Amino acid sequence: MIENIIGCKWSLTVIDLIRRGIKRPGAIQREVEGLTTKVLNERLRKLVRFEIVEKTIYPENPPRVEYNLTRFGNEFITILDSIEELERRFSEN
Amino acid sequence: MIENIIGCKWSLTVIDLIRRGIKRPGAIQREVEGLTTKVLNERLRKLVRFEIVEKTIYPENPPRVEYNLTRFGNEFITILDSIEELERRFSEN
DNA sequence: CAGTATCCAGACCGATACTG
DNA sequence: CAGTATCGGTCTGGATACTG
Repeated sequence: MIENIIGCKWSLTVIDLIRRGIKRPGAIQREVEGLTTKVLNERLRKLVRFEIVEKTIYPENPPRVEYNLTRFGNEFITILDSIEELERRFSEN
Repeated sequence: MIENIIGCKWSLTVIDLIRRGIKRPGAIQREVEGLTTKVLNERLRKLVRFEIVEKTIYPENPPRVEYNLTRFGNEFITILDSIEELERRFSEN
């Protein structure tokens, strides 16, 4: 099941951006070359469904939305860190 | 890049079986309902390429082949363990 | 037993256009 | 700004048949 998160394009990138404080869809999209709104929203919905991020809607005009890591999401990124660490070690051969 | 491992179907299952001592293609396939030889071999090739497992060929008749975790592979499964742990925690809600 | 080749359905993703 | 709908191309995986 977690492959459903890790396995699809952009997921990890999105999680990483949110963790770094880039929380609004527009901002995220501006950061990621090639990420369309459709795919971004698919990812965000999935991340919400898996309780990795949570969505907050501020009823303003224009609408403002923020995504934040949940507690579970914070545990999740420790795995991402391990993965990055491993990749580093792998590329060093 | 490691998403290429984690992200595709059956990869984690195969790694897990090898780690548990089920090292021969035939045996692996018998364990996994729905895994075809084509896909199994694709996975194994990928795992070898990423140096997670290594292949040993015993020049016998009938041919015998074994796949074993490399040192890197052993580090890799610590991540799998974390993932499983997380999934457990996730399903408990 | 180990491994490859081919064919095909479905998933995934990007482009585009559009709504609130 | 946030989000949905639709259409198509590409890539992945499953079924099957086959070779050494």
